[in-house]
Formats: sequence, C-alpha cells, structure tokens
Amino acid sequence: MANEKKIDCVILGLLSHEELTGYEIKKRMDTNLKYFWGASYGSIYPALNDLVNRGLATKREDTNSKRNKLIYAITENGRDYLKNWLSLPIEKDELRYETLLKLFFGSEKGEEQALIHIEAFEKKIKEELPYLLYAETILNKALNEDTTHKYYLLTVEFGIKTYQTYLEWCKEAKKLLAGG
Amino acid sequence: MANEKKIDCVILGLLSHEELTGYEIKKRMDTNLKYFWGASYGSIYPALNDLVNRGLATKREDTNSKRNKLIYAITENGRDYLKNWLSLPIEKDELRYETLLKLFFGSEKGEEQALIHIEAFEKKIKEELPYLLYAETILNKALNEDTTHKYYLLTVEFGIKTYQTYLEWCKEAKKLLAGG
DNA sequence: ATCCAATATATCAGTCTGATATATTGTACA
DNA sequence: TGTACAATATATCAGACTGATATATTGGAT
Repeated sequence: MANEKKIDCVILGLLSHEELTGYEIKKRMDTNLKYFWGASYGSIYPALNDLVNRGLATKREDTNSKRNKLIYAITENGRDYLKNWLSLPIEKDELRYETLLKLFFGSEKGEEQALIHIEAFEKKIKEELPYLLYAETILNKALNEDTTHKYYLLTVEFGIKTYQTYLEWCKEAKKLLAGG
Repeated sequence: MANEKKIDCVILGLLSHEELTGYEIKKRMDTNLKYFWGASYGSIYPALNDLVNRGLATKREDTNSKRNKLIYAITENGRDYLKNWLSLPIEKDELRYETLLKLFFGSEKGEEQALIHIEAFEKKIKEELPYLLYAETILNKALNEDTTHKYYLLTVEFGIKTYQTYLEWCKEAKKLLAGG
C-alpha cells in the first residue's frame, strides 16, 4: 500500500463531512483541528489538485457566488481511501514544544529567563482553554442529534484535560525553579 | 536577526553541556529530548558541517579510538548564538497526534476501529511512562550536586503529568465511545 | 570463526511550512 | 457616496526536515 500522505487524509476526512473550498478547509483546521493538527495553504492547494487528478475528489466552480470559488467534494474512491487509512495503525504521535526545548537548555541563561517562558506558556494555555470548554458545552448538547459529534467530543476532552494539566505543571514548575 | 534554525539550536544546546559526535547527538535526542523534540540524521549531519563553517562549533577527529569518529564542540560564538536564541520568545508549540486525527474522523469507520486506536495509544503511553518515572528518581537524587538537572527535571515532570492525564483520558474516552 | 547488534557518517527524494503575491468582496464609518 | 480595512480566495516557492537508504567498522555472543 502506498504511503498515505497526511495532508491527503485530513482533506478527505474534512470532505467526508461536507463539500469545502481550500480556504474553508484551512479554516476548519485552524479551529476544529487546531489542538492536534495543522496544515498550511502551501500543502492544501497542491494536495487538492492532486486528489482531483487521482479521482479521490472532484472540483467545481461555484456558480452562485461571484467569487472565484472552487468547491471540492469527496468521491467514492476517496471515501474508500479514507476508510483504509483510518483502519491502518497509527504511525506517529508527536509533541514538539519549543517551550520545553528552551527549558531543557535553561541553565545557560538562568532561572529568570526560564520563568519568562513558563509564564508565556501559561498565558497562552489560559487564553485557549475557554474555547475548548465552550466547544465541550455545544457538543454535549448536540450529542443526541448527531452521533458523529461523539468523535469530535473525544478530541475536545483530550484538549481540556491536557490543558488543565499544563496549568498545574506551570504552577509546580515555578515552585521548582524558585528552589522549592 | 536571522531566523534561527531549530536543528542548529538543539545541537548547540547539547554541545553546551558536552562534546559530542553526530551519532551521540542523535542518541541524546532519542532518550532525553524524546518526549518533546525529535530530529533525524538527515538534518543533524548537514547542520553540524554548517555550524563549523559558521564558526559556531569546531570539529576534530578522535585520535583515541580507531573508529572514524568526528567530535564536535561549541565555540564562544556558538554559546552567544545559543544564549540569544534562548532569550527570544517561543515561536511555536505544536502537538501533532495522528491518533486524535483518526479519532476525529472516526465516524466513517465506527466505534470498534476507534477503540483499537485508543487502546494502542494507551499501551504505548503505559510502556513509556516508567522511563520518565525512573528519570524523575535519578534527577531528584542528583539535584543537589548539579543545578542544571533542575531544568531537565522540569521537562520530565511535564512528561509524567501529561502521560498520566493521557491514561485518564483513555479511560473516559472508552466510556464515552461505549455510549456512557 | 562467524554472526549480529551497535556504532558512525552521509545523502536524497519527497513532504510540509512560512512567506509572499495577487485579487476580490463585504462592512464600517465619515 | 466614497474609501479604507478586514476577510475571503487561490497559488507558488525557497528552504527545513523526515524517513529511507547506503556504507563500513567494532564489540560481544555463541
């Protein structure tokens, strides 16, 4: 089996729910998938053209709007490709935190600088957590109507739990740094 | 200020503690930094040559061993470069979990397949957690002798806390999937 | 002796990011 | 009514990095 390109799989996954433009795909990623996956336009647009060439998606111009919109939809072959990928074992789960990297080498600059990075991290997490909690409320309400929400909720719960743990770690990290 | 390449910074960070070969640098990454950063030989070896050309590191052949060893050391310029990077604000903290991606699109294949991915994730975390707990013990003992261990311990505590949270999430995720 | 795992360096096709370019549409507000 | 600005929309490219592959040596087990 050919090595599945991640960007192809995410796009097909999103298209399996609804028809989308490249711009809308990017927006979905930046909101719904933000906490565990990302992608740039530089990979999305070439991938879309490639998916069409391989018969996994279709492209059509939007005749309703005056905008230069290109709407993509998944094909049956695309759905098969997605299902196959979903059933393959996970290749890689990766955490890549520059904050921890700078902390690891922190002795070179000292405690004051390390504290700055921890507090910036804490601030960012505190700002993002409310969006996850809001999503949790919405999804719990909509759970009865649409069972696909259950899978989305699973990832939101992951985000909430880890973010809350991050905040606990920040507290302890500051204590440890101060010499406690 | 020129955009600091991450691979340059990690290598200089490791060289700031001790002289190392490219192979040893990779080993440090795969053990100590594993939980928050990774790098491949394909980036390490070219970066090492580049660092030497820019005067941030020096290269010398190991005359003691019969092996074709090339030992790298950080220069004063290299240390300045590292210190500057450490004081810059964090650009990106990124989590990229294929497990969550496949879960998000899980409705396409159903609960049984989702459960398989969650249990594989749970197994992997349970296997890795003991190494972090072991590192915690060692570092706590050595904390008095060497204060640089404090920074290493900070990242280990992050790993332990998040991994324990992952395991809690797995339990709840399985309940949620089963329809609870 | 022989085999295998670990040590050690290096390169390359292909993936993906981040920056940049370009143009249009909707909205606020003066 | 004009006009500025944010949002919508597509596209490309240099450069970073991965994963695979190649090559060769050394130490230890049997």
